[in-house]
Amino acid sequence: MHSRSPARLGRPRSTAAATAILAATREALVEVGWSKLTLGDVATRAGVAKTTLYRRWSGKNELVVDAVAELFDELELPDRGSLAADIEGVVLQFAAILDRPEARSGLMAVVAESTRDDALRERIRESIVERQKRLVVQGRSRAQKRGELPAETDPGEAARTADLIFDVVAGAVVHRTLVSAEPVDAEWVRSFAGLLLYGLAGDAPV
Amino acid sequence: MHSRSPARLGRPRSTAAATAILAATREALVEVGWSKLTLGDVATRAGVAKTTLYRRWSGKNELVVDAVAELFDELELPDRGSLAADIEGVVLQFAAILDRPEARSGLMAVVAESTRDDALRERIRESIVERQKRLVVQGRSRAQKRGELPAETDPGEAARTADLIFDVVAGAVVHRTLVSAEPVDAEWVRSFAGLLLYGLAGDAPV
Amino acid sequence: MHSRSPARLGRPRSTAAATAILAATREALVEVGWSKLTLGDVATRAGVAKTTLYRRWSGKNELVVDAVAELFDELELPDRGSLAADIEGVVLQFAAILDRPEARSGLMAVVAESTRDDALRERIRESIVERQKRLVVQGRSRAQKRGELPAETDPGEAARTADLIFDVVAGAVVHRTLVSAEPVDAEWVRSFAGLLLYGLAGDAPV
Amino acid sequence: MHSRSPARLGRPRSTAAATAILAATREALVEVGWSKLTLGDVATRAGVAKTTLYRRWSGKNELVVDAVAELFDELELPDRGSLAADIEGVVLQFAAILDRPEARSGLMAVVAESTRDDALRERIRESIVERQKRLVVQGRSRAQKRGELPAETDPGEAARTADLIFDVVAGAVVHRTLVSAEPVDAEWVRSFAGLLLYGLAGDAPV
DNA sequence: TAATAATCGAGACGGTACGTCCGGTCTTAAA
DNA sequence: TTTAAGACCGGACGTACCGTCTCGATTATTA
Repeated sequence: MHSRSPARLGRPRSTAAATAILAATREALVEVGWSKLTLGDVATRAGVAKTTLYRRWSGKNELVVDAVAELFDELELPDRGSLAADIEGVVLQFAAILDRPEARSGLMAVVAESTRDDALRERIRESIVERQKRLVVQGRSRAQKRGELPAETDPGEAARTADLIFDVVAGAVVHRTLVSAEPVDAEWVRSFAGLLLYGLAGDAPV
Repeated sequence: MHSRSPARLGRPRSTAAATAILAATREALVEVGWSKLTLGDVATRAGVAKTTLYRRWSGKNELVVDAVAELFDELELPDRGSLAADIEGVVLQFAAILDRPEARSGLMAVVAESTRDDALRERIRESIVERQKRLVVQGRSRAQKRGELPAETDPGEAARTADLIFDVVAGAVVHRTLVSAEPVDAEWVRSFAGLLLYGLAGDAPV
Repeated sequence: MHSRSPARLGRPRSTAAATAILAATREALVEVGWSKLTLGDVATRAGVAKTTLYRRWSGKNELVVDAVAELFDELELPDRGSLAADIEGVVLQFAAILDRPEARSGLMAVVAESTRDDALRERIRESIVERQKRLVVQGRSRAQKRGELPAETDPGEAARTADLIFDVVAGAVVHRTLVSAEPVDAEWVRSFAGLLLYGLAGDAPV
Repeated sequence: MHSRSPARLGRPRSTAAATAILAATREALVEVGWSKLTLGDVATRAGVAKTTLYRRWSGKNELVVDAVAELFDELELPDRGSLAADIEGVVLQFAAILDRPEARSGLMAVVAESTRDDALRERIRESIVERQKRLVVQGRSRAQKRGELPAETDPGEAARTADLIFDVVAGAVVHRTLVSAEPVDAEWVRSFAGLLLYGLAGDAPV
């Protein structure tokens, strides 16, 4: 019982091509931005024919999602000793990625496109959103072990809260960076972590 | 002898044209979305020549910003008796606007474009961001009068906090709607308001 | 009652463009031949956008027919005093045109294409064939006035004979030039005129 | 132990492949014509890989010449008793071949191509022109035996005359069929044979 | 009331990119 | 070494929009 393909015919696809294309895509995003990025130019930069590119990706959006998704796989959550410090750490990492022009330019564009393209939205969710939601789960369980947060009782409620936190954190950082166009610096991060932990009405510790 | 408007010569611009163009733009956003919207099509829908359109807007982005900005002027902050209720009210209004396809499709697209176009970013900030930030200020002062929030001492600090709150609220709603692609319903809004008021570590009242 | 168009709207088509395009087509036929002629290259040579070219011609074949047809309008039938001399004269003129690379390369190609395209065949017939058949009619009437040929009685028969002569003359010259690839020189022309006048079995005068 | 063909190594070429490819070429000529004929399609029709095709023919033109040349080998010159009848017979046969779409479409196209490709012209001459010129020689010698034509004295002159007749006959039929696009029927053939034998000025027998 | 001047709809213009198709070559595994 | 399969690079296709321009026709103000 072979699970894999039964001795595929013909010349196999070049793995180098895919790598070169994604790298060329990011390079082009940096230099010309999303709206002026053309697949012909990407192919040229990658030293590849347009045909080769279209054989693997159906269009600009799909290509950019894959090119950008790789950037977010760098995110990690090293244990910094407290929930506040962990939040600050991951927010700064996230902001650093959003500071790179290949991410700024591409990310919002594909999100915009996804509002009219269900397959694209699903691709974004799989490639980017769900993959990074792990950080929330990991941070919470670590805080629970430290006794900073109470243990979950209802697993459904736990999932909903994780989603909420993810939307708040990611949304705030994206909005600050791209819409308000203000820097996510240490000071802002500290304020944000305080708000997230203790709320508007809460008593933030000195 | 008029001091203002140096008595322009020639046939004056048709005011009906501008109105028709903006309406046609929103109509096209609904039907075909941002990326397939063409200025030629908008002109045709508005019953106007392309020349007329270009005489008033320099391109697609500027046109869409103006067409979308009008949507957000509907937002209001009726007094619902408590800070929590006020937050829930405005978030639901905001979510309702983001549910309209002309806003979904256009808003993120121009934000994406603005990452490489300072003039466009400034236009977005003026037309949309700053104009809605009034809601935060208004809500906070109302909560202070009610005694739900302490009075501000440092005005700089007050402004920074208002910006933070705006990014958190707007970012979370946008992210939930467009990226996570989940509904902003009454339940989510209640959870979000709770988080915003009392934080992760805080004790939300029953 | 105006017979012409009722005040046409919009910018009128540039007459210079059509001229430049046809000239560029002939230039390209000379340099690269029919099969390597591309409409993009023709447009570039003519200093014209591809759109402009496609607005006037539906494709390569139609364009080449028009470009080549103009060459044949040079043909004339000066009175050389006898039927034999008139035939020799026009055959030499025809051969001279077929010697030009823009004609060689293009003419047979569009004829080949016309075997599968009725509209194209009709266009060739109108633009080239029928327009040159006048030479046969003119030459015959002149020979009749000279008494070299008997007057026609049946007009239908006259037309059929004119067609026959045209096919024989044009066909022989084209075949000699393009298929046999031999020169149509004075000697061959004299032999051909002799054959045409007196036949295989006839007694050509010394 | 073969003396010739230095014992080629490896798998021998499939003889069936060449036959299938030529047949597939004619089939494709019938269905899509010369200009839309693609070598990939021919290979598929022949159940053969493109590599196999390119190993035997250098391109489309060479392939089509070979595929079309076979059609003309059917031509014969049965003795019909008189020169006029022999001419009429062979002209009708030739016209029948030119009526087949695989010949119409392909023949003129390769002739057109040959105006810029000497090797191709030579290939056409060898494969088609010279091979059919035998019919002229055969017909003339038969007519001389019958006493319809005088015997040749100068062999050079004889060859030149044979070439002339071939160009006139083939040219007229091709022009009538493909350019004038009129049928080569019995009536036309009789008129043509009359013209060829007795000329314009000659006295055709009743 | 006439001249002036900027607007209007219409549509052609030079460009750029699209996504597809085909030509001809190369790289596999199998025969 | 040939075969079928199919990926590869390159280049042209015909189309769609871009943003500009040139028309004749309107519609105001100013003289």
